[in-house]
Amino acid sequence: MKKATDKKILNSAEQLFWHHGHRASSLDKIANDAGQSKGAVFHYFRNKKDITSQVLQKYAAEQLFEPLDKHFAQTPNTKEALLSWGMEVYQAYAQEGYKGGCLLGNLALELADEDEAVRCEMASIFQTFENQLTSYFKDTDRRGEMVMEPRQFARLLIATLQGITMTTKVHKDKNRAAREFQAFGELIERLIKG
Amino acid sequence: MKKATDKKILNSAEQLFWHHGHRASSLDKIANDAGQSKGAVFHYFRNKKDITSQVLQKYAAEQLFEPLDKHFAQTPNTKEALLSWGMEVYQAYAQEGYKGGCLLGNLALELADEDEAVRCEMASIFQTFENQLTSYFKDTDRRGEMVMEPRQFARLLIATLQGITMTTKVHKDKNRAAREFQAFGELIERLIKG
DNA sequence: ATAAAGATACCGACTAGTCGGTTTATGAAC
DNA sequence: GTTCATAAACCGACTAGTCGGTATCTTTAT
Repeated sequence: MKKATDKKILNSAEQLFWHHGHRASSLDKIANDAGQSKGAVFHYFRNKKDITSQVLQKYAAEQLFEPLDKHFAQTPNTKEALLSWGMEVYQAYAQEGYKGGCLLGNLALELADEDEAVRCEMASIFQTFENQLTSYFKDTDRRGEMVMEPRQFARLLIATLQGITMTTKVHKDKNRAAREFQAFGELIERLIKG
Repeated sequence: MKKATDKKILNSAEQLFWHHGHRASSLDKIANDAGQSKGAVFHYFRNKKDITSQVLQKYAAEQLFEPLDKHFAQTPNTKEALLSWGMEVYQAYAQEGYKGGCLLGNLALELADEDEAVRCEMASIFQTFENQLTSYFKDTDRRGEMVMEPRQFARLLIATLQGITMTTKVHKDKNRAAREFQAFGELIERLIKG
């Protein structure tokens, strides 16, 4: 299978940003990892920011928006969809040995205070994800099954999942990780009725 | 007031790590910021890791353990203590313009996968904080006022607060920040009875 | 069909500057 | 005169980004 050079570079950048951070991932490393030269990198991208932006969009679509939609497409039950989504996140993370975590969260803490353009882009991704989640709660809310206001609950879920991803990354302990994600499940159980 | 050179270096390192991250804070910048030379830095510290470790311990004591203890010393009411603690975190963060966030959280995502020794140190700080929080819930639990198991609730609070700190740092929006911390308060209200 | 012309893809050496860390020099205290 | 505290010069490795050049496609003219 032949892969376009720019896609290869983007994939390498995504993996390196994800697992070693933005600053630690030099363009030399990205080029090398993609089996390309630095010249090729600058042929396809204006600069490192350009790569960062495209990686962010790619990650958001593939790792955040699509998986969430998938789980809500599989069942009309909100609670069930959230729990199976959380379970998938947990299992994927465990398989990686609790390394990497969430690329968006990592870049958020690393770059939000350093680059205003990237900050805006990340804010927009978080906002879109929150809207997506909130929209899934509308029907549930109409049936009177939401304990909290839909948008506030969506924010709480996003924040909590990011926080659990962080603490799990630090502890790298299987039993502990299971308990943390169990707490996430409990949160859902207690804040959605039925 | 005369300040010891090593304290000055440590303070500069803490501020730079906090607001620009570990990798972005070079030893030259730290020395410069402290009004000292690089020679002085290596006179008082073995290397950058040594500084990192000491900054971490200093931050944990001053910014995490002590403030929490303070709020629980002021009132015997668990819910009240948690809410006033959350309010202080929120106000301090707002005053900083939602910059920096939590030094421990920032370094956690930046270094947990890169340096095993630092990872262990951070894990231990998170663990101590969790134990501290859990211990405050013991009486509350004995009175049957806890909806969740104390330790699980402590983990949820830590994760959620870290997550809110992250999203707030990205959005840098006053109204949004107020709503996010309001959700944190709602979480406490709903998971502690009385 | 073929050759010239032009665009696209790619390479790797190079620049100016930064990194963590070392070494050497200096000045003061005792 | 020796020891501690600080400064400053320095090292090799690494950084983002530039640039001159080449190899390979695509288009056009004949």
